[in-house]
Amino acid sequence: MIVVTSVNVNGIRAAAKKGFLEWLAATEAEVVCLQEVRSEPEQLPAELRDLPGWHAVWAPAASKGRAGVAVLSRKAPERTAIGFGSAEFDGSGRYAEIDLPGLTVASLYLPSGEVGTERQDEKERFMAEFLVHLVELRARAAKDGREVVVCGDWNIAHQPADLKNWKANQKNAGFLPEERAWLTRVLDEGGYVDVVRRLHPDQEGPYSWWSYRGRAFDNDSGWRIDLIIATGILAKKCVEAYVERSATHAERWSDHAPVTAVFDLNN
Amino acid sequence: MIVVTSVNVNGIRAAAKKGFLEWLAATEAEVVCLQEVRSEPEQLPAELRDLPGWHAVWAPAASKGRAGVAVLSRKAPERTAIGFGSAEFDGSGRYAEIDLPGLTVASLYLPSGEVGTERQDEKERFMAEFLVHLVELRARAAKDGREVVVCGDWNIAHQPADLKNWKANQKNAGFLPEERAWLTRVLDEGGYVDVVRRLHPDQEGPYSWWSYRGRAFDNDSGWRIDLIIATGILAKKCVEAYVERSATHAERWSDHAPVTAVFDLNN
DNA sequence: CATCTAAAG
DNA sequence: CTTTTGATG
Repeated sequence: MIVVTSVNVNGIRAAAKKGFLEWLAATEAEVVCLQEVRSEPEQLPAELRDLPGWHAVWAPAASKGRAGVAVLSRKAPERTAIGFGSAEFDGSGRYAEIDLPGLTVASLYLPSGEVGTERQDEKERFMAEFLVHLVELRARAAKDGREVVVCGDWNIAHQPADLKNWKANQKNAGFLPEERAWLTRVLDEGGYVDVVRRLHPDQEGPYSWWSYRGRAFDNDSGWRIDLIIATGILAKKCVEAYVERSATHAERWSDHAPVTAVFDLNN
Repeated sequence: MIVVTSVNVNGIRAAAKKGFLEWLAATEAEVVCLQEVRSEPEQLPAELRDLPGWHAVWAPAASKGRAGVAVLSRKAPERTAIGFGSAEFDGSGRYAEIDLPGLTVASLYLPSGEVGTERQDEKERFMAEFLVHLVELRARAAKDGREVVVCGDWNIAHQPADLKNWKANQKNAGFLPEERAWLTRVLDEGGYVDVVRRLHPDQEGPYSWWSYRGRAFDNDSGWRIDLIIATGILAKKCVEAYVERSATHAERWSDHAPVTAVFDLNN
């Protein structure tokens, strides 16, 4: 049994003051992938820099206070890597991966984009390069007899069921036709399975992000943009997959909720 | 009897959330001069934009979030003015004045400066221009048979008794020999009296600003840089002059405390 | 609406 | 240490 969780913390220093550490202490996950850490490791307070019981790989962004991902694991990784071999993006705090025995786990923070701006071009460049990486990653893993799980904030909702107000968002970054088509290619050409959707094929959501504006959280007017995808054999072993909306309910320590997949390796 | 108060609020929107409005409701001042308002009038929440019982003249800075002075008066002014006729500084949110019957009251926020930087040059240019204004202001007032009081954050401590640690600060902005000499000229050539010092000639302080850093406030390690100066006849009518350290003690809503002068016009 | 940053104080 | 901003989300 291996439990993997992904959560965009929207600033780990702010999140730690509001309940992230209590959530982490209570989780049963074996691996936790973080996005939007928004801190250099050196800027972290002691209780975050040295998380008792966890090994951490931090991938901060070159520009301070931006992006930043991490992978926390209870066991020491066999290998860690920052970036995916991209000249443009390896220093941008958007990708890190670790190898555990027979398994690669990656944390991804895809650029959020904004239609009509350079930020959308950047998102599309990232998408193009990253799809190549996903294909290669699976091929290498297959050769080595390992499985792969890629967790993160993809900043794209795949299907109408993945956001509350899909009709109004067809021209907005995060639900553009070309972004949705790209996610389809990630699954089909990449050979990965969206494990939450696989186990909950007919459900609206479950959403994992709600804007801080207005009453989005209270109305559950959210988006399912935090995805855990896994290679086929591993995906079939996924026995549970859910969004922990309640984790950020009592005191909201992020605008995203943790997404968790439970794999039964004896399955 | 007329009571005039000067206080640097260090951001009126933040101060209002922490007790400034309660202080204002309780004050017996007839005129309140504010510095470091740090807000355009349009950005002010309703309870600040329309202060019941007060007339206000707001002089915001051209660059948002910087400087900004105001003069609040219980009676409608006969005349209001922003700036002192300076091409460089009239738009910088550092000076406003109002006329009440027989009396001009001004709110000043002198640049703080920083040795070895352009900000110190700016402070010195301001000082040069402003001294001319003070001399002219008194001359005009004398001709019209009116008195003058100029309140504000001068960002200069005049004498060793005006700051806790004067020896260590002789090379720092705010206690440079040339700044101190300029304040002497303001009083001597300008023909004004520092009313707090006049009534408390032998006291250390009373300080009106304490850095937020360290334990400056608790140790009363402060500076007396918020001065009320008045023309001679009026200054002689000043029967009380004090710093309201306690106003920012319970919940500290600024790093400065209000300075008040009470004038007995029948004196 | 919230997290960061930078400059300013 | 605190308040602003401006960028980002």
